[in-house]
Amino acid sequence: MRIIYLSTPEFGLAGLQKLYESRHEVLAVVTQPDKPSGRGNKITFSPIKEFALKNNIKVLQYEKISRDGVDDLKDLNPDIMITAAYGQILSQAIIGIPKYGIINVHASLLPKYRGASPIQSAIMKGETQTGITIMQTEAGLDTGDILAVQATDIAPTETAGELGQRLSKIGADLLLSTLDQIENHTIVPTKQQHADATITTKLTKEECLVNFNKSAKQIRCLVMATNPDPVARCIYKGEQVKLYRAIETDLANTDADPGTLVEPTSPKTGAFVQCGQGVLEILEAQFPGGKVLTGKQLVGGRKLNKGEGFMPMTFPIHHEDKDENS
RNA sequence: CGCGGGGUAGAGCAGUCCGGAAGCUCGUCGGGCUCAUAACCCGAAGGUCAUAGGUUCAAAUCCUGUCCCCGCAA
Repeated sequence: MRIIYLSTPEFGLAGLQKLYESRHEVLAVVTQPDKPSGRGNKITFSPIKEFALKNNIKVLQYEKISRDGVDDLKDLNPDIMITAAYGQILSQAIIGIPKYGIINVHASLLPKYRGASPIQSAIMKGETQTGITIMQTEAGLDTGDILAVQATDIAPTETAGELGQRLSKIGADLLLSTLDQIENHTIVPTKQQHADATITTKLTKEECLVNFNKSAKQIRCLVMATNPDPVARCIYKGEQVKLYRAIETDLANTDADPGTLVEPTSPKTGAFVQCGQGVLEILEAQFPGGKVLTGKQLVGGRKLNKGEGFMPMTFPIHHEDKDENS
């Protein structure tokens, strides 16, 4: 089939790659406009654009695709358009262009977790299962009929980044088989149970602030869900610490305040933090300017001490007030 | 030229402001103790202090250039 592929982040890359290597013809990719980003505010291309440039695929970028892209896309005369985390809402004018309409690769078991952050939100909520849904795009947000579903388990030790990579591959395979079915007209669309729908939005920095009054499991879910971006944060001795990986332990609660480092914290064992309920082991964390360190390296190198505490972080960062009891 | 931190033994850090014999927590290797260990004791190896140049009697430390890493903001 003649395909236009709309995607921006890493998540869509596996699908593009599969399509490119398949019998299908990728007429063009559409990706979000280049923006200055990162250190030095240099212009960076999306992973999708990088791949397209390397493989001589036509690249289209629109500030607003529904306003600026209609004519271009029509001229390309696609059989079908595919979206995978493109980042813009498509109008009916766009949806009507290809013969088979538009299908969307979404990283959740719809109708749950519609919207911008299906992967992160599923982990944050402590789900043990998620998956890929391929659906027919219609005007609403992830509301179209379901064409194919593939579920997968979420391990407690899996970050959003890792899960995203797995889902990306699952999505790519499911996409190819779905295209076959569409061509053969053997696809059977099913309506979504709209009553069960939940909507996710992009995670905000505020949501990433660790509140140690919560349970160890809740904090683990937050940490894993926000890795690699935007990353859970807290404060240790006035410095921001980013928590990349953590896991709840079966250690008994202590009477230490939530956030306090407790037994058996040491350079040989790692970092253990009392939470509102349960004890959390910090597996990976990072101080400003430094690399991501393991719990043991943190305790040994950064001299974290038992009895000292991680503080919940407030926004914006301010210097912690010392306790003046006098 | 968006703002800022950093590159010191295999790992993580201190030392840099106020130049003057290379240190800490681990790891590794060897020996001892223990039923056992996230335990403890003894000993050892391992560093051109990112790189090039400059100042100085003397530079990890001060000055200049280069390379690499990271945090913040968007």
